[in-house]
Parts: sequence; C-alpha cells; structure tokens
Amino acid sequence: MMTRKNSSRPAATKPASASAGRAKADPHRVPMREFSRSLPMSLLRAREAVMRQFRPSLRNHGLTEQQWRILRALAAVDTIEVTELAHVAFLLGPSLSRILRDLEARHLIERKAAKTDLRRAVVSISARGLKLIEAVAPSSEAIYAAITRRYGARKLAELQDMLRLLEGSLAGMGGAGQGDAEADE
Amino acid sequence: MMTRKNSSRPAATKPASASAGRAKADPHRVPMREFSRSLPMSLLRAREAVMRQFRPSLRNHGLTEQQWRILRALAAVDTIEVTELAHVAFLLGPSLSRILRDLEARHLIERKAAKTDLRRAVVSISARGLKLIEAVAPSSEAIYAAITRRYGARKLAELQDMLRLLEGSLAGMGGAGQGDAEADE
DNA sequence: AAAAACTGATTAACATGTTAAATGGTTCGG
DNA sequence: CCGAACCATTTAACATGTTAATCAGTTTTT
Repeated sequence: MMTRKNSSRPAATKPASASAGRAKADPHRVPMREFSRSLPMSLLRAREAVMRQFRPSLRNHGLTEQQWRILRALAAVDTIEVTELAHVAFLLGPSLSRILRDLEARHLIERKAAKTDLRRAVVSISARGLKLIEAVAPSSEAIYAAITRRYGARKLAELQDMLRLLEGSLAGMGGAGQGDAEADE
Repeated sequence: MMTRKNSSRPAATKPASASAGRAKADPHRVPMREFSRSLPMSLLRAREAVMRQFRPSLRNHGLTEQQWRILRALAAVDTIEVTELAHVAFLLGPSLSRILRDLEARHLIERKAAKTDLRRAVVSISARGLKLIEAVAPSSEAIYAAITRRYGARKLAELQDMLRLLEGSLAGMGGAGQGDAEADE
C-alpha cells in the first residue's frame, strides 16, 4: 500500500539551501536578469500552484485540464463552432481537434456539420457530458472557494485585473519586433 | 470539511448582452463561475501573452522556451545536479531528462557523474552554450524591457509580488483535499 | 463555370507535460 | 555481508503545445 500520490512539481518553494559549502561562487557570468524572477517564470509557478489544486480532482473523474475547459465552455452555450471553441477554451486548433475526437468517442460531446458551411463543425455537450460536469463541479467550486479564502477575495480580484491589464498591454506588440533575423517573409 | 458553499454567488457577471434575437439563448445550465474569468485561465492567458513575445526570438536561435530556461539556469552556476536543476528551471524530471539528452547531443551542455554518488549527474554549460546565450540575451533583454515599459515597472513589480504571495498562499493546500473519491492507494 | 485564392478543420511531426514503471546506485537492518 | 528499502535518474506511455502541411469546402476572379 502507500502508492505515493503527490510527487508532482518541483515545488519551487525551496530557498537556496541545498549546497552548504557553496564553492560554486563564480558562475559563468552573463549579463541577464535573475532568471527565477522573470515574469514568465512567476506566471508559470503561480499557475502551477493553482492547477496543482485542481488536477487530482479532475483526474479522479478521468478528465485532463483541457478536456475540462472544453466541457465547461460547452456547458455555457447551446452549440458552438470549433473555431470559436478554440478561442474560448484557449486551445490551439490541433490540440482541440484531438481532444474533440476523444471526447466524441467517449460520448461526452456531439458534433455535426454546419448547414450553411460544410467546413464548419458545430459542437455541443451531450447529456452524459452534462452529468459529468455536474459530478465534478462541486469539488471544483470548493477548491476555488478555498483558494479565494486563502488568498483573499479582494486580492484575487485585483490580481485578475492586473493580469487582464498585462494582456492588454501586450496585445499590440507583434511578437517578433526584436527577434533577430526576421528571416524572409 | 468540504465547505458546502451555498451557491449564493451565481455567475451573474454576464449581463443580458444579447438576449434579443438569440435563438441560442438557453444553454445547458450548470452552476459554475464564468469560466473565462477563472484564475487558471487568467494566468494562462497572461503568460501566453508574455511568451508570445519571446518565442519568435528563441525560435530564430533554435531554442524552445524550456531549453532556454535550462541554459539560463546553467549560466548562473558553475555546475548543478539534475534534481536541483529541475527545481530551478521548474521542469519535471522526465522533461528535463529528454531535454538534457538533446542539449548534450548539441554540445550546449556537459554532463558527468558525481564522484561521491554515482546516481547523481552533474551538469554544466559548455563554451558553445555560453556563446549561444550571449547571442540570444540582447534581444531577450530588449523584449523584456519593452514589456516593462508598456506595463509599467512599478506595476510589474507589484504583480510579481502578488504572484509570489499567491504561490505562498497555496503552498500548504495539499492538492488533493477536495478531490472526491480518494480512490484506493 | 473552372481555376485561383481563401478558409475551417484536420493531420503530421516534433517537443514538452504528466504519471507510472524501470534502472542503477546507495544505505540500512540483521 | 546480504537483501530490503530507498534514492536519483531515465524510460515508457499517453495527452497537449506548437508550427507546418494537407484536405475539403467556399468565395473570388477571369
């Protein structure tokens, strides 16, 4: 017994405790910000800390994080086209395509071609999918509530505002402006 | 435990935006927060907005985000053991293992067994790896500077503080406390 | 209308995330 | 000293991220 269930992430909460003697004082000097404090790392760690709370529950219901995002998005609408679903669930086309194939095989969703444009596929959640959502929602909500309680509802709202603003700030920046050799085009 | 949480706070956050013509007005009603505003989604979108800025530059140098994280972490030390590197670069063992194999094959890093404990591997960056870092660093720094300028240095620092605090808040929560059926073990 | 251009969705190919199992080395109890 | 327990790392297997290519259906052009 005792199958060790929690060996998840590296748990970055560890100070530089490790090596005592610290003979490794003179690293390869390259002028850069201290890496662990970079914005991408901060966001990654924070998100991981949050998701770590949810994953076990989802897992117990046979769902991955992304599958759960899709089901939730579907539960909020009657039907939706694949492209719009990708947008809402924040997934790239290829990922979504694979996941929908899987969810359809599990009869958690239904899919049919749009009448006006046969290229488009229209997706909706099935009764079985709804039942699954209803089974997961309570613990999911409880976890979210616990997080909110721990961090503070006020602070949480503030954080979300700042994140939204960050998104907005970067919306314009094309994403290649500085990237060395623009290659051909 | 299982804080029952009466759903006194329905997702009333969605005004009657389009209840006019709306044929698809009556979705599958399930009581949950509005999904696109969930904390995990906010963090994911924000991080993606940031990474979108860096990826093209890295790509031009033949590096993925994770490979870059590893090289940067290595540049900051003389040598480091694999486990500690996983910690610092915030990667799981298996991912790190694969990436190190690849980076070693490209002669960007070097690896040898620890003298005292043959299980442990000690990794360091190679001259070639350092040269690559020096090639990438300028545009990377420029991008970071542009982000800071757009968002505001003050706000950025504040955001990082809040993210760190969030991490801290969740540090204790085991990550399975609410997860339905604990299954067998 | 037929070719060209375009668009939504999928497939392909490779890299990483994630959990479980295996491998090799180390330490400990008898 | 030996086997059991333990530990660091890797491998395995499957799901997703990411970019490029493909495929079918639609619109535009001539």
